[in-house]
Amino acid sequence: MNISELAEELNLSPTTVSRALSGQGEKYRVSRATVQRVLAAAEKHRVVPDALGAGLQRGRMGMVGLLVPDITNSFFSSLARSIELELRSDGFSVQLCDSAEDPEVEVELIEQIVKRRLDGLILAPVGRLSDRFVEAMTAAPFPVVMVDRILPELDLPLVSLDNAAAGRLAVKHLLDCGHRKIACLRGNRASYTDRERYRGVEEVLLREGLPTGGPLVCGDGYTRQSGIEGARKILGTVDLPEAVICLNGQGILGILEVASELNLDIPGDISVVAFDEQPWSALVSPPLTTIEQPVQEIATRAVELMKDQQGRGPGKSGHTVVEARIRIRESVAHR
Amino acid sequence: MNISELAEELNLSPTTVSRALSGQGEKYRVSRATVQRVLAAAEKHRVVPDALGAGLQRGRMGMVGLLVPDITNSFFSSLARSIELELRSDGFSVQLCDSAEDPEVEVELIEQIVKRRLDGLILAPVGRLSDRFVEAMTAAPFPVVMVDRILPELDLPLVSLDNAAAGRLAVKHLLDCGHRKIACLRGNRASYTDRERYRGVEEVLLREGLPTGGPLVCGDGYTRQSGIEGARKILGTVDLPEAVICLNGQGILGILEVASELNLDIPGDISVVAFDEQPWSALVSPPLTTIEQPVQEIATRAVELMKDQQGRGPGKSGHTVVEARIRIRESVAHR
DNA sequence: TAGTCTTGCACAAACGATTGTGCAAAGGTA
DNA sequence: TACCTTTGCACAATCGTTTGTGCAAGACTA
Repeated sequence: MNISELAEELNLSPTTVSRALSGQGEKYRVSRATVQRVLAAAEKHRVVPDALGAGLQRGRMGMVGLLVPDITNSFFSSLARSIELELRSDGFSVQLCDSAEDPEVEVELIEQIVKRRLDGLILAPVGRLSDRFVEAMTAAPFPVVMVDRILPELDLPLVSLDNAAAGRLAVKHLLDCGHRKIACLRGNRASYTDRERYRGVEEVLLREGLPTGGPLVCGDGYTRQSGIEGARKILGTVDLPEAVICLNGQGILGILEVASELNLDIPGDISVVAFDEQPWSALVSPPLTTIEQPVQEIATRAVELMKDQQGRGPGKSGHTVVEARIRIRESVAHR
Repeated sequence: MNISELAEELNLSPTTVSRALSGQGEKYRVSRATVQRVLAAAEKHRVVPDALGAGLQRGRMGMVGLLVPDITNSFFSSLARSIELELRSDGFSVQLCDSAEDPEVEVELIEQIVKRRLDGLILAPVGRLSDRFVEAMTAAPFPVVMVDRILPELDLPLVSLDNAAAGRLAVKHLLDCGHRKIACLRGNRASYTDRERYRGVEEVLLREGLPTGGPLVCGDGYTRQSGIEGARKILGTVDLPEAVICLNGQGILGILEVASELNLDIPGDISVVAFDEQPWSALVSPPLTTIEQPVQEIATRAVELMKDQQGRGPGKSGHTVVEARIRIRESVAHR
């Protein structure tokens, strides 16, 4: 039963029913009595205004897209949860899309979202820029905000970690603990995020006159498999590095798996600092020293940026940078 | 730019443009030439039919809701990923809702979804039945399928694990390994899922004349915190059980945390079998013996059931039962 | 030439709401 | 009684599509 049928039953116009139901009764001088009557009948017949009709009229559906590269990654699932919660409290619902780290899929999804005329998009890109991507993005008739794997070339509002600082944070801890020969397991090198983190790491290393590059740097990709392959190279050499920094959350799965395969002791044989705090970070043996992102804060800021831009197309600028912190546990030895 | 404006520019009617754009040109005898002209212009001006208008007209938005109690739980995030993928390939998009294990929130979300006139709902309920829940559910003008935490009272199409069998599977492995005094860390006891798993466990225990109940059974809830509390009771006693079965994925976080707190060795001091395979299950020390659900299969079946019911309201029956398997690793000692 | 097909498109009515405005009836004032 | 306000609601347009049907003009046939 829709609003018009209900109106008929009550001998009212759809107009009046709509106003009663949407709480605009006061504003449009619908009598208290009538409002009550409508409310009661609506309750009885389980009538709720159809969001499609309303959305069409209002030009907005109250829904924003959330596009992540891997909802299975606990960073993104935490982010999704926080974002969904924030948005819901603002009356939005969220459409979830998972690009599975595939740039092709990602573009298709964006085009889909554009078609659906959502009210916005919170986008954690795979990290690789294509023409079609840029095109789809600039065609978006709604605000877009990027998080995490930002694409700085795009000049969209975004919230991201100070990745270089986070990289420095990781190395510094290792240096403080007396490590000199430090390896790095990278994520997708095409992504700005990975480049920045690595830049931070390298910067400190270079400044200290420590070795870097070459066999000390492995990995390329955000999957567990790429983590394993990278880890094999780093951990499989004869002269093991003293420590390894894992620049992304999936990679650490590879490191732990390979270390166990090779019977390497952490931190006895090699120390580890891993990006991204995960539910199990403290539970493995040894408990991992991690670089933790303020997920909640990222979510909050992203949603704020989104709301700031409501009504407009994809906006300009509005960078928000958040800081990582280190959780020191036991995966780093003192030398 | 919308379809009508495009039509005007081309000196055509919106009708014709719509038909060209939706590939119905053939059916309605729009000339090939015109179709091409429309397609080209649409491409040029980046015109895509508004999904809201179309959805309103067609009476369906091509979107199904996915309501889970905790997207942060890796079982649900895996499930979400698989479901989103399946649905997308069928032309649906998914609206994500996270009830945070809160029955109140859950009902509100369902009511939301009903309002939005989605084309379906895949629901992993919190597990507690309320009147308002039943009411909201039966009011749904679209097919609903339940997964995981099913509510058998509701007689909706559903796909779930053979939970009792899974419970038996866990105990039997423990028995095979020589354990007799077996504890159980339960999830939310109000949920059918937990009751069934426990029923399976108890059934075998009783049949073997082994002790059960009392202090051997702890825990109530699906949060990490409830896991910790339950684990404290089980692991904190003077006469430790020989083994513990953890009936849900969050609980194991509690067990590992408390075991480490108490300096208990697994499986030296106590053996562990845990429900739900997680990305890190093999990476903790010791690698966990787990009961694994066929996530992919659950997703596929759920989507199939959903599609079978398309166009109707919430359907009846259509139970699908899938089987768990055990992944034997090293968290169970042989006595 | 007249009649019948075919081709190619347009008309108009939905779909289900929202919103500015108009218009009676009731109430108040002089 | 005559006029002005207020109160309470309805009219009608609008949002952007889709879809059954109607209707001309051209092509054929006889």
